[in-house]
Amino acid sequence: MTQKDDFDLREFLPYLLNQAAEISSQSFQRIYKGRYGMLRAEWRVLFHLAIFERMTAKDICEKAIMHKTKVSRAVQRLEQRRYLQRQPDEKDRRHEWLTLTSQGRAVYEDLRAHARQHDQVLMQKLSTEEITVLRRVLNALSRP
Amino acid sequence: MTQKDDFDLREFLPYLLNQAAEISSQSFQRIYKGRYGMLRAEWRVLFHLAIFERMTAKDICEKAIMHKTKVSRAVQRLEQRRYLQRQPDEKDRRHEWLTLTSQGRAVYEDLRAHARQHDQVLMQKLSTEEITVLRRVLNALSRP
DNA sequence: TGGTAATAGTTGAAAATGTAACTAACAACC
DNA sequence: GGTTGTTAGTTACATTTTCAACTATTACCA
Repeated sequence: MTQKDDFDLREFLPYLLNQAAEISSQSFQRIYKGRYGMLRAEWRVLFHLAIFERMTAKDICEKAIMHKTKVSRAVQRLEQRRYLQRQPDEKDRRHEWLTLTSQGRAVYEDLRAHARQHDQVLMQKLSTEEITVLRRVLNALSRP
Repeated sequence: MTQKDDFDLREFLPYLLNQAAEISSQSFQRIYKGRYGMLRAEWRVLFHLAIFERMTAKDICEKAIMHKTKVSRAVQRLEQRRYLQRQPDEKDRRHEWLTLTSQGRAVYEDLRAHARQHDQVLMQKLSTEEITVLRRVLNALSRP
């Protein structure tokens, strides 16, 4: 199994990014899945609602770059667990405003602590300068 | 929808990495999916076989950090399309050696050209130094 | 006003994925 | 040689995701 072709996968950014994303997500996944049985889409929605406090599903789609069916189903499950509430907009009843319940906020606060800790561990592999560059670059690449 | 919490998702590495991976993969996905109806797992297996020429499914699992069922199914579909061949190992018939057919190699060469072009476009958003740092850092984060 | 278009969100069916259990082949040990 | 353990790879089933079609509501405009 020796390399023959001159194309190096380890230089191909989409491949590298995927690999890094997958691996760096794993231990955080064990937390939100293990403790709360949540899915990736669900912690994302939860975090967005905690940070922005009051959003419609559409807002979340745009901010988190998630498909509307994914958001819709994540919202359903979070509602079932009483982590969030829905309120139809009075003016335009196509919109529903979503907010976390105090229970949802408590879950968020727990997960946030783990997220911070998890980030610390990841960053130990990197220098301060690398972290700065990485964040800047990833943000740049996240704009289509 | 104003930010309330002090936790910034755009600093959380697993989130950022995922976002960047997703978005930077999209246009390449349109190519392999649109032209060949392939999935992510399939182009990965195809590329590994093109680059290393002769591998077992196990080898691919390790190199690509993919679960064996994912690899197994990707191999099945690539075989159905006549992109690869299997040969049982004579000495140990639990192993199967996988190699691309000439048809598979042709598909690879087409996709490789697109991959290179796609990478060029991504890299235009970044400076030479940022690219160096990014590759180094992503490789570091890809080791669990 | 009425009719068409657009928007927010949901749902159902099909496709893909993950998990665990499985088969087949080999290894090791007594 | 037969039992037990390991390894490579597949399969079955449950869970998730995707895609397209759908409902309900509002916007546009002749």
